[in-house]
Amino acid sequence: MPRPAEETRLPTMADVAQLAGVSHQTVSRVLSGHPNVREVTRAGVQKAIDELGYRRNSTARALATRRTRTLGVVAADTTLFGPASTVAGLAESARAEGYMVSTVSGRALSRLSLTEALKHLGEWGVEGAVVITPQREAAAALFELRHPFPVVTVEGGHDLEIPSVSVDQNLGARLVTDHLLGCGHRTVWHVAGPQDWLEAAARMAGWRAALHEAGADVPPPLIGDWSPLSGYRAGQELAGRVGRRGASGSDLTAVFAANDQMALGIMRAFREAGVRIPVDVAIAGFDDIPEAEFFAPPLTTVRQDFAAVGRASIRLLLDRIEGGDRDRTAIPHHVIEPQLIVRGSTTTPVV
Amino acid sequence: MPRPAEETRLPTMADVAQLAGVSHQTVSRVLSGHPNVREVTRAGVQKAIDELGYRRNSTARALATRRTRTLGVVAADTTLFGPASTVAGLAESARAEGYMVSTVSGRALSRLSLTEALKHLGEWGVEGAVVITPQREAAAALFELRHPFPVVTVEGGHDLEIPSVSVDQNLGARLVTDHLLGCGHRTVWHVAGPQDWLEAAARMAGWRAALHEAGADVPPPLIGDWSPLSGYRAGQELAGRVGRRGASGSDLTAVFAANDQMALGIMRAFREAGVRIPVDVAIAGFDDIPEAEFFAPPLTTVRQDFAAVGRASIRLLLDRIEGGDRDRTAIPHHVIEPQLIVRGSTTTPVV
DNA sequence: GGTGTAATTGTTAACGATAACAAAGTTGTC
DNA sequence: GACAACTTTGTTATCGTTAACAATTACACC
Repeated sequence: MPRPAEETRLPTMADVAQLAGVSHQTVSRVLSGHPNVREVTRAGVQKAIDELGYRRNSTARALATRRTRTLGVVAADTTLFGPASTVAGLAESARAEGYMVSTVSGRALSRLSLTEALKHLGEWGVEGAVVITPQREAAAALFELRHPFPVVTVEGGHDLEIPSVSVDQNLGARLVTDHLLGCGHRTVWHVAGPQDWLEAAARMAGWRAALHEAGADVPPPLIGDWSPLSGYRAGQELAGRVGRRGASGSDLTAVFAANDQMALGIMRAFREAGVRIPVDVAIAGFDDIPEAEFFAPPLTTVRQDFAAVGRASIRLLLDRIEGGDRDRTAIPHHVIEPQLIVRGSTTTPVV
Repeated sequence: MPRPAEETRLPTMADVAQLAGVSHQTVSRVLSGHPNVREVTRAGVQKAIDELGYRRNSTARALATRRTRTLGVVAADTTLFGPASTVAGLAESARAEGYMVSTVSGRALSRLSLTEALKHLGEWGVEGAVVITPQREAAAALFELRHPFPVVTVEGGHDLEIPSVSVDQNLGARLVTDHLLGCGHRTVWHVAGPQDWLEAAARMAGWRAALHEAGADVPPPLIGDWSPLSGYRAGQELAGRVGRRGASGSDLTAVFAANDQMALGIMRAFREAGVRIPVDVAIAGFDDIPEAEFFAPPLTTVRQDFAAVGRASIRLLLDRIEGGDRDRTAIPHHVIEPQLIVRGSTTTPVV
């Protein structure tokens, strides 16, 4: 019996007005909850609305109010857990505030594709956009680009004059490093992410700072590209050093990988090389992907509250859009604290 | 120097017309590539457009044409790899066709939330929607719901009268099961997904059929909920049967998990129980998440081409929206073939 | 009962584009 | 050179809503 797509034109406000015997403006007032409408009138209009199954046309509404109530989101690699979670948080918050969101995603965010994305959003009349710019270059490009709507950056750092929301990556790295040092390791090796990523740089900085503060040696960091494969390669290299005295005189007994996927790759390399985790080497990651708890062994990592990132971003953006006479001289930067999750990959199992 | 959000009103078509000394209609014609415009005129208009930095207002356009060029996507669990990949494919295809997409996602798709989501999309004036309805109930609800726009379902099965796109889950399960049987296993155990999911049911059916055709015993399937934890629990149960004769007389030497995450959980349980993979038991999963290649050992699994699913869905939807006088009596069902990926979890390593 | 104020409703004009039709201007043909 | 047919351009109406303002009605108070 269900027949979608009825061919008949949808009822308009004028239809409702006619049926209810009032002017269309009165219908509009009822719909927008205007206080000065008699209860009788309101009820009559409501009845007509229900009867016709009337729905406000948001396009006409947008044209008249000059408000599209649409926000844009620009992101890359949305199939990965981190970006996907952030985008989900963003979309949910926006919807709760009565906004529609349009997401533009692509492989990576070059200056060109960012320009392209913002142009696309502009053409669709978004009132503002959240741009996830984890790469330094993307953040810089965003700052230089002109756009006719306010923008908030996520993971774009707080040294630019753009409102931003980010997780304290530096702190996360310190938590991990301190945890490992606290377990008795003399130092901690690091497999970093690509250094043009702000998150990767911040994690490395946090790791380095924690080692310095503890007076520990700082082994040369290895650089990966976030993928399990790059972690695997780094792991093969590291495996060769296990049990031997390094040139710098430091043992390799603990590794901090800049994300969980690389940690997984490292674990595979170690496994193949006969290096036991955590007996020979302790390993920690970053992100707390859902699988991390079930790695072999379960992975110590850092959890980021992506939903909170989403909420904060939308809040900041709406402040810019809706907050009229607010003081705009201060550029807000919202920082969210991550949380250390300790699991078996860094703690000796009780046998 | 970059100052976003200029307060001056954006230029309108009338502004361009005035500057170029033509009527706004001529500007419209130039913009939409109408053939009957003199080259001189077109150039003049173009110059005025560039000079003012004019951009067509899509809201006004939508009101006049009654076409919003917006598509909706309804999905659940968009932080998981599968849904995230599908949504990404969807969005990319839609954008390539000049449509904007608005995604509505939530935890799970109950009948109520589906109604809610479609209502939301309807209010925003989408011209059509792709609904990912992996649960039987959701698919059925979608079929019964009334909506003023065409809808395509993804993973919603092809037995309803809704255009659909789905991966051949049954075939995927057969490929895995046949592969395991081909490796010499007398039978294959199955840890299934929740049976109200069509994909879970189809995978189980494929597994069962492959066993039947090979004349193998069909051990009682265990039911999980897709999570690594549920796989872990099932794995603990299965681990107890390894090496012993089951009641049905069949050995437990091979397990097919309905997704990679549960396979991961099973692997952890086996590891803890001292069951070696693949020496004692072979394990295979489904989905080919990016991490699967780096599990311990690398996981044999089935890869689904989510990008293809996205492309096919958008194509089907646009056929419904744009294809005017086409024959609408046939409900199209597009099926995409999955691909078996063999890795170390099912093949004895060459030592 | 007149008057001022507030509450309620209606009328008309935007919003910024496209659609439909009308009016010029060109070209070709005999 | 007249007429038809086709190009090219302009005018006006329209999409469905909200904004601004006008008009009416109700009520309180002197």
